[in-house]
Amino acid sequence: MSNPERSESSLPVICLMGATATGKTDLAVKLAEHLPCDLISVDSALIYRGMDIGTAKPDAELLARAPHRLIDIRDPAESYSAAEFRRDALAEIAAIHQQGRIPLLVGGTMLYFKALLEGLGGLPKADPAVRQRLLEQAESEGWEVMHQRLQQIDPISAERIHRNDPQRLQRALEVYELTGQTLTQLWQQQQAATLHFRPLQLNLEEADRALLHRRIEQRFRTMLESGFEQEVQSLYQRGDLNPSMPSIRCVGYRQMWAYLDGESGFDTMVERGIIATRQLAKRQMTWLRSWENAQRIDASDSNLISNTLKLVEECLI
RNA sequence: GCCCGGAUAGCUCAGUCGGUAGAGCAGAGGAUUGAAAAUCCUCGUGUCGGCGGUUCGAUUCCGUCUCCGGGCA
Repeated sequence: MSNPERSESSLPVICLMGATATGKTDLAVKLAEHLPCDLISVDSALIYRGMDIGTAKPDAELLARAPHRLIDIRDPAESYSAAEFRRDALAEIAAIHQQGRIPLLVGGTMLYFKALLEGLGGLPKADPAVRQRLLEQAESEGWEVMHQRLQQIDPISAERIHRNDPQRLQRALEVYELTGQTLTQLWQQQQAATLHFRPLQLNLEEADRALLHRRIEQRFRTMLESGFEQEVQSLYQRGDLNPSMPSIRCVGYRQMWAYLDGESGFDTMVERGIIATRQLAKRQMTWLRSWENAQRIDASDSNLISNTLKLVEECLI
């Protein structure tokens, strides 16, 4: 090959996607035992140090056997973003390729996968001061007014973003304040990302919803037995964290936090934690249902590992 | 055994001055561009506990039975 770019663009990357509690981690570790793979986590909750039990983070022993990149890269007081993930993941992918190995991305944060594979617009990063100001405006005038304001400056975005969606309204207004350009204008200038690798996308799917629900409940109860309450307790006692932070909004943590605050009883916390996990799984499945270029693999397949290995090996040739 | 409440959607309950009923939660489907385990949108027919009675018409009123609370024995 005389063209180095061409050979680089054919280097493979495996993307193992799936809803929570489908067994992604187990499968990824098994694949890594049989293939020259290094793992990269694609998970907005596993990034947090000290949030282990409630995020179902692989334990130390497993991590020693199968190291995951992009785990424990933030303190719970910090935030992260899809753009930062994209930057970090691209760097890790390049590093793994350079060692002649195959990156195996595994996780359930579908926006991160999308940002990685399709790119993001040339938008400014979040600005806490601007967000704070917008939030104060919204609190005094109401989000309805904020929506009307967006209607004035960017009718196309206002049409798309529902007036009850504070997070997206805030972002759209923030982008305009920071750049003087609307989301719509900036997206129009966006160019399709050029991938310097060849992604093999796998969707690990549990088709039996009732079974998945049972597994979610079981897993949450096991977390409680493993000291989940103490884990959140120690975050709670730090004193510098609060439920408006992305870390404390994570499934399970939010509900445990409310319990520690005395806002709900223990049984209610357990029930709400399980419900929140089910709802997370549902949203992840909504992403995956319409995900193009993903090959479905059946989480209940008794030959899951060997069948997936076979599939991966065929695609890597 | 007697008295008083209950019995309505998977759950908690509202309601119908008699014209077959609706909220919250759950659940399902969808959206998703620097917070994404986030944020948001859409979707509500169920022998109104059973059996009788009154009525043109009963989930609603009356009787009775069953079950669940609570009280008195």
